[in-house]
Amino acid sequence: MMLLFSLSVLLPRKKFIFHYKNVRWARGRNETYLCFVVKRRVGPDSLTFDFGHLRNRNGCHVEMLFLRYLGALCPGLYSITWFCSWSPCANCSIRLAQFLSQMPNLRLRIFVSRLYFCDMEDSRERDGLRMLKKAGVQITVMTYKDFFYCWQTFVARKQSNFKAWDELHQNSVRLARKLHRILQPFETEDLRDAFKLLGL
DNA sequence: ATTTTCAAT
Repeated sequence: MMLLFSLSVLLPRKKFIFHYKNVRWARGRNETYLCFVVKRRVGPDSLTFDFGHLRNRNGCHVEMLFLRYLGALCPGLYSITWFCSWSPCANCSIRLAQFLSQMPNLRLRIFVSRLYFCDMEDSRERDGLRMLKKAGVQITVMTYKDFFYCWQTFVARKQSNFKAWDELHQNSVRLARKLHRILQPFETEDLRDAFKLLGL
């Protein structure tokens, strides 16, 4: 299992750009990519233990594939950082939160390029993200420096430098604000209750 | 102005 991931080749440039582009209308992104770095705490310092990328397959969301990999790690303290083209769906968030509650030796940071089905106020995906935050996961929208880092680390770039697409920054800021609003402790239910109390 | 989404055909 471990070997499989270590052998994963670098992402082709076009693939990375297409799937990680943080455009508002992500037409045709019917796949999700997950680039990861796993660091292992050894004494006072942490060493890179593994890195690579994954894609959803056979109807299995990429987060669940990665969970299978994490379950096979040898005992120890790990910091995991992943960069996903979509944020997790509601079910994956639930499964992830459950998994992490049983694995206190794991620290997870999730960077996302785009937010998956988060437009509706009452979407289950929004609940899922809040659940992850509660479970101690740090969720962040990718910025230029994150795309740059991914390009350097996971892409077969052949000396080429990362070139930002139009509106990378604006899109990132917009999505970060949206995520921030989603992760606010106040849920719509609370607000509705508050309005009801006020007779509105 | 409107557009999409870990496909389904």
